[in-house]
Amino acid sequence: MDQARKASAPVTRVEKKQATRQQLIAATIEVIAADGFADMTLAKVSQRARVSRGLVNFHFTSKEQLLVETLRSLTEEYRDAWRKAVAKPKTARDKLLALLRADFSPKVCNRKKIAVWYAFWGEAKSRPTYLDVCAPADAAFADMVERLCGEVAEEGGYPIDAALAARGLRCMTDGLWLELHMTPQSFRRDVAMRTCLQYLAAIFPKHFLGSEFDHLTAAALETEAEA
Amino acid sequence: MDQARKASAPVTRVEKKQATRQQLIAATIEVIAADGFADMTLAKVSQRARVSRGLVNFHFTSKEQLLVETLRSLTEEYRDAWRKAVAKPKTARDKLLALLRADFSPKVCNRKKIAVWYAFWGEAKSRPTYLDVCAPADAAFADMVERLCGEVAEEGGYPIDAALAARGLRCMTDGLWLELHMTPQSFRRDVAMRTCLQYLAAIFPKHFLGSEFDHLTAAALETEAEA
Amino acid sequence: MDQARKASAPVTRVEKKQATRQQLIAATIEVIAADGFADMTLAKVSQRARVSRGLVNFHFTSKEQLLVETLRSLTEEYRDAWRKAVAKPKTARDKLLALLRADFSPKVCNRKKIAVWYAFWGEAKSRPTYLDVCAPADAAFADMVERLCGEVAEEGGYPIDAALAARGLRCMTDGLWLELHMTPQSFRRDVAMRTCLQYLAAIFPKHFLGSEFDHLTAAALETEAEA
Amino acid sequence: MDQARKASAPVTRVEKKQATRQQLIAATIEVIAADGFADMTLAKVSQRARVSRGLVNFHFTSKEQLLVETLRSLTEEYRDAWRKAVAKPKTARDKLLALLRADFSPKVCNRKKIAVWYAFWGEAKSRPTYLDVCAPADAAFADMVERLCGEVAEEGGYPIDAALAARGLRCMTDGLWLELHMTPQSFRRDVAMRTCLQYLAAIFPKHFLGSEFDHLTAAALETEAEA
DNA sequence: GATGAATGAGCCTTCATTCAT
DNA sequence: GATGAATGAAGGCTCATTCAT
Repeated sequence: MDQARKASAPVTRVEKKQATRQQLIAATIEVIAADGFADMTLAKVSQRARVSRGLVNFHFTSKEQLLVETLRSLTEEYRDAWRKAVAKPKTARDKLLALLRADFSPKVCNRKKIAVWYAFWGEAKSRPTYLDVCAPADAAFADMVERLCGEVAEEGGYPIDAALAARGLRCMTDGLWLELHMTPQSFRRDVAMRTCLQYLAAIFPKHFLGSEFDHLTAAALETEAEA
Repeated sequence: MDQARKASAPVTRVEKKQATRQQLIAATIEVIAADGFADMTLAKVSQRARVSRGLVNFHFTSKEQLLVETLRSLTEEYRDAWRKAVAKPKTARDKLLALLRADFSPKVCNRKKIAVWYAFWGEAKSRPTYLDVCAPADAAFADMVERLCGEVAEEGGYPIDAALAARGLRCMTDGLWLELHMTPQSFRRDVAMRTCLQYLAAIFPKHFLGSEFDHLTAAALETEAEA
Repeated sequence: MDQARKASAPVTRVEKKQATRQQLIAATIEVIAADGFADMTLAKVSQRARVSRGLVNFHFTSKEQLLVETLRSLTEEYRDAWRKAVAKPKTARDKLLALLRADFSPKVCNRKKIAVWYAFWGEAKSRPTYLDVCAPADAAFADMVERLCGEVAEEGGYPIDAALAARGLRCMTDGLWLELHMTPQSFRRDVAMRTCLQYLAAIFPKHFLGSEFDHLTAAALETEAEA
Repeated sequence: MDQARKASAPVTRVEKKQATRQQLIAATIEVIAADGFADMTLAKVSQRARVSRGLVNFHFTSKEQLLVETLRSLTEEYRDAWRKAVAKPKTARDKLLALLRADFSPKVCNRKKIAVWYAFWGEAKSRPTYLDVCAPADAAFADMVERLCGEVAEEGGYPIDAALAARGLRCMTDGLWLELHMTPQSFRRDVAMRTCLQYLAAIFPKHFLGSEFDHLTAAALETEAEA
């Protein structure tokens, strides 16, 4: 019973405090997605989180800190998603496919979150702290992609620079996210997947040729999570 | 004499006005690149442009309008660059190469300008006006890339979806820009080019295989324009 | 046993309550001395007193009330000090000397307490309540000084306005406190004493001439109480 | 005519700007005198100066800076007053008298200004900047008093420590100011003067005995300047 | 046409106070 | 009796915009 209680709603004070923090971070994401980085105010955040104004400073000390924590939360969610995705499959090929599927899954790849990612990236140059937060995770992701590409390249004996191939893949997915951000009406999850698969099929034909539709079944099972 | 005058310094009132406008737009770009979109203020812009505070409102009516004009200027510069690049070569293959070279040329692809592009993209979702400004140019660019890919595909009889190939290429370049933005220390113009060429070589082998180094001579001729 | 208990640590609820009150008042004095009146916050006070935030309001109802009680505590301490000092000696002359000695004794005349006195005096005009708290004690002190000066004047047959002499003495000590407050590096307890004694020697030569060093032995016995 | 204009009201922009600054400093003094240091807000200052809220930050950058400038203004006014007073008389005795007269003249010694002085002194310990502003002027004043006392002592061959005598005089005037601050109803300019003269007459009898009423004529000519 | 002092709305932040636990 | 999360009012400050000079 205790466990059931814990699973449902916070009871202890510590849990409640943590819940409020999460609530504020979620509200921050929504406000940035809706109004943009420059127009995000603590008043809007606290209003959307249904708490008083001063509470943000109580929990996060400053607006800047709230933003850092929000970015950290986003970063961790993304990292957890691809780590989890990559854990299940056995082969490098399947791991790559799972990685792509995770990258375009509605949980991380939806208009709201992509908008927030681009909002942070837009401010990244002038705020080194933001880079410090996501750089390690980005590097880990790049490593993973490169390693998997390397394994596939070795398996198939492809005469290719794995690092270059990996970089191409990563940049392609980032660019596809930008497309979702800028022209959402022309974005389709399956098209994004096929764009990447077409690239993989071209460089790793023995592994990925004909796999353009592998993902469809899995993707169909996922539900759209956008607000 | 008129030409000499024009070339040296603006004398006419209209010319002076235009010069001040350009000065302000340039200052805006620099401020956004240095301080970020959220921290860009008219005070900083006017100070950097060495003009009085009230002049910005005089020329652009409002801050928002200045930003729109800045984005328009950026968009036009980019459009002019790729149009000019694509005009010279004869074949679709060479046009594609020229397009890529233009995309990574120091004039449009340098830290400052990329920072401004991402700053605008970061705010794009919440400010439809920005989209209105750059959407047509983006669409024209996408059309061009797709047409060129289509021509190459037809020439070579490649069994490939030209739209998909074009989308992949565009997204890859966007992603490479993001890499320059986020991890400039690991960005190299030639590597960016090779990343794209590797992709083209994979999907259009007869046209691009072995062309990985075509660009080097041309690129070497260009000088770095970053501040 | 009761006495032993009282001497060691508070056990009764009433005692505990009183102890906490004193703790909070002491913390208030320290915070005002360290950060100034304007920057004194209940958060700092409760933190320094090692109690929870809400406890201050519980004990003193409001911040204003805590300040009033602090001033009252300070006032009573000062009044007790000079009353005690004046009780021992027999003659008016010796009482005056004892009064001065008490005034410059480390217990009441140290940087921290002087800082708090001046902090309260700085706010006195705009907060009549503060005046209400210390005015009676100040008046009693002035009365005492005047009475003693009067006695000395009568004894010596000095042709002097005792009220004026007393006022001069009181003001001189206040001014010496200000010197400790503003230029502590140039303040010395013995110099302060000698400054006053020089004044007394000038107006009451028969009583105080040559007494400039009377205080030294006594003063040497006292230990510095500053933190 | 130009001169007349300048004397009456500001015309040029620079003059107007300076006038606004002075207006704000004057308003600051009034607010501190009325509400105390802790309750002084920029809103009250701007309201009393009949200007908009943001103007204070425009002219003084920050509240702290406004306070520093106010203290500086007060300090300079006081210094100018005693310098001017000390300039006219020929003898050291008359200079000392003039100094005292200046110290208690309504222009510098009135409830409002004294309240502000004590407000600053109350915060002095915790804000070293305040000390930096007035320390040099205070030292100069102390020097002057000591020099004059020294001259008088030498002239009269008084067997006295001039530094001690000067310190006593300075502290006495400071204490008399405190009396005006705390118990204004019992303060009278002439009594303050007589208190000091009595001290001087006691230590420098040949110079000051009988001079207790020298000041009355002059003082009577001055008008009360309090608001 | 250009300047910059002045305006005022809106933001982040602090902090005394309350109250459920 | 004690805790500390939560509240909300108020303050300092920034900044786009206006307008007299």
